[in-house]
Amino acid sequence: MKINQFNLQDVLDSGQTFRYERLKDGRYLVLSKDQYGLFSEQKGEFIMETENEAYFKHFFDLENDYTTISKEIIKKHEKMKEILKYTNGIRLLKQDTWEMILSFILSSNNNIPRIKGLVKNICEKYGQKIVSVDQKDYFSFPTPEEMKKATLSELRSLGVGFRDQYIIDARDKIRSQEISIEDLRDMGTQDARLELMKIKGVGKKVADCVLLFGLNKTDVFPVDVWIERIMRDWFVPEDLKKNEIETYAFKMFGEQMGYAQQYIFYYCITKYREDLKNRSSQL
DNA sequence: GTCCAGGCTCTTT
DNA sequence: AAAGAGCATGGA
Repeated sequence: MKINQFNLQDVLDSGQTFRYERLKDGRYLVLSKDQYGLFSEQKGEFIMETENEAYFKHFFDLENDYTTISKEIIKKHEKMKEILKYTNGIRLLKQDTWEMILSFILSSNNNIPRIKGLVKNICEKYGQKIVSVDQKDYFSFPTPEEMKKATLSELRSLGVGFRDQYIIDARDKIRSQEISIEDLRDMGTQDARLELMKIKGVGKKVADCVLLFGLNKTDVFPVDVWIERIMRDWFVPEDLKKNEIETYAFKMFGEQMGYAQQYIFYYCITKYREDLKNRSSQL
């Protein structure tokens, strides 16, 4: 199918999803929850090979019109024109709430390649085998129920470090229905945020990522180290307090600030990755 | 060896 | 309310 403003590799590399792999033939294996598919782009066509096309249409947010969204965002600030040149093809992925809670607990004080590795370890340990590609097995993201026997030391052995207790707490609060994922969907952004922050290891930033990528709430603006730096450099007064950046962003971008944030974030890490490549090629 | 990563918690002013 | 130390782990 033909899709405007969509770039598979950019979306996948944009730091909101962690379970994908580029295969030798150039296709991408993407897993979400207990679903999977093979995806590729050829001559501007997006090719989906999956038993659950509806799921991944939703996952990739294909029904949404990004030409309008990006056009509106570009109007809000001069710098966004430059940023969109590099990030035009990304989207806000609509992912599983529980998977986002755990993935972003793992994200704290961590980097993207390592988050991917940890998520994979957890899936291999507690998930179900759902497909085999190129002689390699791939697993579902485990439900809280499937993780009921997980222990602190077991999680440690998977490399999660100090986040072990956070994972246990998240599992327990979901499993006991102390926090109901179904209820989160119906709540307003702020209520859902406070609810998520009851989980140990979930502060504002992690909660906002769950809201954005796992609950389809776009009126959030997660501020991590990358966003904080570029915001001070380009968008806000340099001495603005960190917790004021979101307010400032809301004044700039309004309810769409979640999209803007993701564009800005991907621009940052794209530039960073280019720097690394240039540096290594100079040796 | 040092610094850093899609931060958070706990303690101290 | 605000600021700082400490935190597991692995890559640069």
